[in-house]
Amino acid sequence: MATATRDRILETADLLFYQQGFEATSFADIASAVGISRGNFYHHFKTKDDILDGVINRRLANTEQMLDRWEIEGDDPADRIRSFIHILIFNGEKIRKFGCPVGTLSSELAKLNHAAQPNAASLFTLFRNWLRRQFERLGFADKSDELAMHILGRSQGVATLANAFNDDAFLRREVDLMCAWLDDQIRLLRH
Amino acid sequence: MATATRDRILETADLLFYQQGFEATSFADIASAVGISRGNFYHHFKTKDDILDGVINRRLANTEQMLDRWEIEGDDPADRIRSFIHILIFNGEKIRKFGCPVGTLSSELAKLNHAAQPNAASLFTLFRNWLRRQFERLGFADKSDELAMHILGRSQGVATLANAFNDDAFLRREVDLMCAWLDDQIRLLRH
DNA sequence: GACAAAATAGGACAATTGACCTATTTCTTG
DNA sequence: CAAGAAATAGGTCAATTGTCCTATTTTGTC
Repeated sequence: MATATRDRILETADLLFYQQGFEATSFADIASAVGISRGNFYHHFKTKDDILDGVINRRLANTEQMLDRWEIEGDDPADRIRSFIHILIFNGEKIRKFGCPVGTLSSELAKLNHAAQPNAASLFTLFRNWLRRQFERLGFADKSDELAMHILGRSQGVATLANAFNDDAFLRREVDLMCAWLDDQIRLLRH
Repeated sequence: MATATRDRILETADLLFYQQGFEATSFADIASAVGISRGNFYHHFKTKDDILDGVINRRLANTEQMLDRWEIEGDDPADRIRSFIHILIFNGEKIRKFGCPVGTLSSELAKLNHAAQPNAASLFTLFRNWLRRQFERLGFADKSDELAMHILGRSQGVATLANAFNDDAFLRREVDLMCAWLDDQIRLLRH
């Protein structure tokens, strides 16, 4: 089936882009990892930017799916935000090895001056808007977006340092601090 | 003079590694930017890893120098920490364009599984230890390293998001929050 | 079962890269 | 000033990369 191969390519490229970076991953890398010829590969994706677009769209879809799941599983917006914070621990091993998939891709594309950088940043926007909605439901109104960006930034920094130092204790400590910060914000809101 | 050319190479490589990334910068890029032949280039640096080591050492030296300056200019440890926080604004334009030079290099080398990654992370250690000393002087004792890592992580996250969204307002807002956080910590310490 | 479309394989290409080499030229030093 | 060392230039090389092309096989449809 056509879609099966295309999906396998995207899945593999997604993983390799995360683990090795976009530019450091070649056509041959992906093709050999999938187990197909470069010719077949090129039949599905005409240029490397095509694969990048495909990978980003895949990530967007997967992220939306995950956020929807969180929306269903927790009915308290604060719990949902805690779900977000705890992916740092859930994906702790990968993050210590390869950093945050969203942040590292965005950074790399920014340096490459790549046309798809805003596209990659839209992955951040997905989280940002989702977090903003949770804060809005908690009653933070106009402050919601700023709070969303704040927690997004905190998690980015944690990922970067946990990766640089391969430090699991730091990661867990900061997750606790972020949860404590959230509780403080809610407490302050209710005077 | 020999040192002059070597220094010019390092200076240019430093800039290009920051703006384009390590792997995306070729020998030819640096040589042509410096205005010398590749042969001459190779006389000063045998391999690409040699240049990377040179660039990292250069950054280490420059960073130490900057930290020493901050140590002299401010006699209040809190002011010194504020100096650190405000580089985010001072270098705001570059950060929005290329991210944090320390964090992005460390991330890239981690993905490339490069032997020099710990070397790049030692740039973080320089800031970490300097910040820890400031917190110690403020009386935070055993908590000092955790506070140093916290503020280091915060600034990393701010840099990553400011770069992803090219958002100056966010950057300034978060700098204010970090300064407020510092004041809070000091207030809490003194009961 | 015939036949067009899709999928797959594998070769070929120019361009780029890091690395290496050999000549010159410049500089230093005795 | 002579001689050796350092610096510079520029060519060469194998390997890799993204791209493209043409065959062959598989699939789907009437």
